[in-house]
Amino acid sequence: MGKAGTKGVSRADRERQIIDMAVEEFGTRGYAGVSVAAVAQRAGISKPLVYSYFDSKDGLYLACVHRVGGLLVDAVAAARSRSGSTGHALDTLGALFTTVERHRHAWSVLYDPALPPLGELRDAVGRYRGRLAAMGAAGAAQLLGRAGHDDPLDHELLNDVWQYAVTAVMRWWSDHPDQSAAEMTARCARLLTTVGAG
Amino acid sequence: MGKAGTKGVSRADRERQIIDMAVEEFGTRGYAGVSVAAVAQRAGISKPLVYSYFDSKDGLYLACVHRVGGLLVDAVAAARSRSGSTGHALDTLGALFTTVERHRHAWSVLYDPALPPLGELRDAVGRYRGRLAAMGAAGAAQLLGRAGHDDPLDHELLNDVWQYAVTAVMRWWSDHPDQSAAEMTARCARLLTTVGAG
DNA sequence: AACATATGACCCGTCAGTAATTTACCCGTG
DNA sequence: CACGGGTAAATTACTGACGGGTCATATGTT
Repeated sequence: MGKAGTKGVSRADRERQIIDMAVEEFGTRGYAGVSVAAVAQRAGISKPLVYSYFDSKDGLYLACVHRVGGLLVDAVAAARSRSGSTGHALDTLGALFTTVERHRHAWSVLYDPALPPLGELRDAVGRYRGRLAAMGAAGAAQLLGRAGHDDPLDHELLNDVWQYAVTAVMRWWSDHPDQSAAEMTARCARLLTTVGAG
Repeated sequence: MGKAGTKGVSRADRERQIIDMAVEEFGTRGYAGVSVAAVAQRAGISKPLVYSYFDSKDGLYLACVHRVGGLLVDAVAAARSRSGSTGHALDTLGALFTTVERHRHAWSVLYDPALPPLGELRDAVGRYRGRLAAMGAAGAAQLLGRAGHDDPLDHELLNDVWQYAVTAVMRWWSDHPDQSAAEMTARCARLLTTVGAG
């Protein structure tokens, strides 16, 4: 069994398939907890093939980052342009839920706290996070501005908290696969109004 | 250099010293990112000594968990008993800030998302998180109850979000060492009222 | 002497990454 | 229509480094 040779799958298809598996693995076990061999096994192929397509573990993670980063940035941008400059946090969340319903680990890949602290990988992740943060920051600035607070560190912190809160929601969703995107949006709507009333 | 034999440090003192270093390492690099040798080097001793005192990497982490877990649980419990049953989230945060001002990585040790998923270590962490969550849950239940929401999943999710938000604040604080506990409390007061007004 | 404190050197499993090789498809030529 | 070579797809088997964990040994205190 397991003879060598082509299985009739084109490189592009294999790459997509590998990235799909890798996103799931990285999203659940984190960068450090995943071995390239495990990804390969899950994709039904061998480790060297992964290396021949992605060069390195970082290269593979980088491909995952670009996949999910593009997805998430586009989703948030679309939500913001849809709901105009008065965009509420809930619109952003709803857009995220619907776009990642079939890739629930996407967010965790981009917000893995245990990435290697230096290198191209971290830079790419930082860029995507930055773009998401910049869009979220608009909302935060509105909020703080209305309340008369203009300390830039307050903005920084509020942004961090927002991104971690989204991470929490996404992880909770991963642990509750029965929940649909619409249910999640409704749930978050309840929570937001509740917190706002406190 | 580096001769063997006692250096005049009692076992209890060494254990405390090792745990202090380990908490910092684990808190910043995460469980998977830390090698026992690195902790030993940072404490100025050798790896086998760590093993002779803590048996295993998990044993070492476990000791850290008990150290910071006790600290945090006591702090939150004290804050809650001080401010009565109407305890606001801000009181809890303030208590956390003052008690961990000298151990800012404490929270991250207890909330490392990349712990090995099974075993005694995870159980212990789970117990401390559970106790903290139970105390935070009282506040969440109040909030949701007032708003007429009683879906138990809403409670679950709100709790998760709260704990992640605290994690975000603690990590931000680690990255801004100049901030005092009092400043952090004031900052969070501003943010809480701002969000409440949105 | 006996015991706790401490160490350098080692073992072994795991994992990132590589080399050599094998199989299948495609396509031009006779 | 064979057929044969070039190339892409895939494998097995390996290496080297790193990290958890152990052993034998050495030193200071009582």
